[in-house]
Amino acid sequence: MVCTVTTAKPVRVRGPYAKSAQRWTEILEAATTVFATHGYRGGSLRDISRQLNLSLTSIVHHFGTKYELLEAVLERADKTVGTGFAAFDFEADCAERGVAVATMERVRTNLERPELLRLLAILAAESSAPEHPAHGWFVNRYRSKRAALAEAFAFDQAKGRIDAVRDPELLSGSLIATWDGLQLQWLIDPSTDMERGMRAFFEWAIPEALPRGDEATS
Amino acid sequence: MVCTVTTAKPVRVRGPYAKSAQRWTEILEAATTVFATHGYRGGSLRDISRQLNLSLTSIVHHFGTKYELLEAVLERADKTVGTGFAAFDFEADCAERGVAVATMERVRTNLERPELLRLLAILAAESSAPEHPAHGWFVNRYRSKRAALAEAFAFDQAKGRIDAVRDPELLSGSLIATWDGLQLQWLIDPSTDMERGMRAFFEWAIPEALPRGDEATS
DNA sequence: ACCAAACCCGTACACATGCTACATTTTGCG
DNA sequence: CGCAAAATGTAGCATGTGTACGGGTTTGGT
Repeated sequence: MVCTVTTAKPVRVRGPYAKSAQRWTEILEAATTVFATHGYRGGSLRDISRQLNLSLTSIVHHFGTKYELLEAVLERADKTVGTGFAAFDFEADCAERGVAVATMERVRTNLERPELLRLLAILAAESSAPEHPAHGWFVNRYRSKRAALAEAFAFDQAKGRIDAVRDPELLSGSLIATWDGLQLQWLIDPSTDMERGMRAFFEWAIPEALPRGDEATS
Repeated sequence: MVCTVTTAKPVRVRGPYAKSAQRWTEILEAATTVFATHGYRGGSLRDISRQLNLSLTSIVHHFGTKYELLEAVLERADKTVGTGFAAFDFEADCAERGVAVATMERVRTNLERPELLRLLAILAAESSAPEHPAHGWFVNRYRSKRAALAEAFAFDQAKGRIDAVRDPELLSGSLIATWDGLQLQWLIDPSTDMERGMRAFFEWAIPEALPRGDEATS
């Protein structure tokens, strides 16, 4: 009897195994591609398990339910890809080099991860219906990311990188909007020139923010 | 014997009944809201039939298959709502009053049809995966709408409404992008101010296009 | 080495799906 | 009116779904 008085059960709770972490990310990766190609409702746990030569029950053992899997996938995608569709975590970058150049770089690197972008795009749209399981998640995400970007713009203003006249809130919402919109066009038709579109946004909205104006666009 | 020689069967093909047209649109309407809340793969024919106190088989009688239903729904939504998410049919309006004011008006009126917008948003994202049944449909849609908008911008230039220096193609893609993006934010969180965002786009990208500059935005 | 927990699997259940016969009623032209 | 086509309905099929349960195997702390 270890616990002498309390009624708490002497549950010897053990942590996960060593290789569990790897399985965890394996499942997350597979789930990401499945949800990204079939959507949340369209993608099945069995699809994911088949893609891993794994049992269905294993993946529900790690993540108790389908929705919890989705949440984990979203969290991970949001962190690793941090881009349009409400995902910004590059505040350090913004502070150092300014929102404009940080954004342009992020746009460029994200061109190599279409699956994650597609996932966020599909789920953002799917979850816009209030009954969708992930509705609250995306509401919070967009709110916080918009606020974070606005703060970054304000910081740019404080550093004198962009004109103090501009409205950081308006800039934030507009930047996210064109980012998301261009990304959608690019996902549908990869011949879309995302970089050009994003550069145009900055040239139009914050011409003083870009390092050198190759303003041969318009 | 009406047909004397040909081997054609004397099939007395009759047209649809009188009330069939109404049923047709009833089904389309229900299907629209169902697909708009659950997506294409998530929405079921039975959901639609239940919502109409109708039999499942009736709706497959009118539209042979689920995908054909979707196509009809998309076509109808595209025509009636004509807006972001690649739907422009207001070329007359554009020619008469210019792209900017026509767009702003369309943005305003579309605020009252969230279901159709949500439908187009969800399906545009869903269909970005090449295997999606509606992929081709959306590729064509975006292509043609972007071209149409670019033409409208070029017409505005010819009429002297906007500066000839601007690139109609770039403007077209960017306008659609911010339109789609803002609409997504608005669908997720209705407190988003779409009108302000759209006005900002024109003030930044084509300041000479708006009738009077209430440029108190930034 | 022991043993309980973590892991993994097979099976099964209750339900939902798109679609297909087949039967029945309703409609509208001849 | 009559009759065939349209419209609607009932039942069912084959498949797929998320989740629950029980029984194995592996792991790692004691």
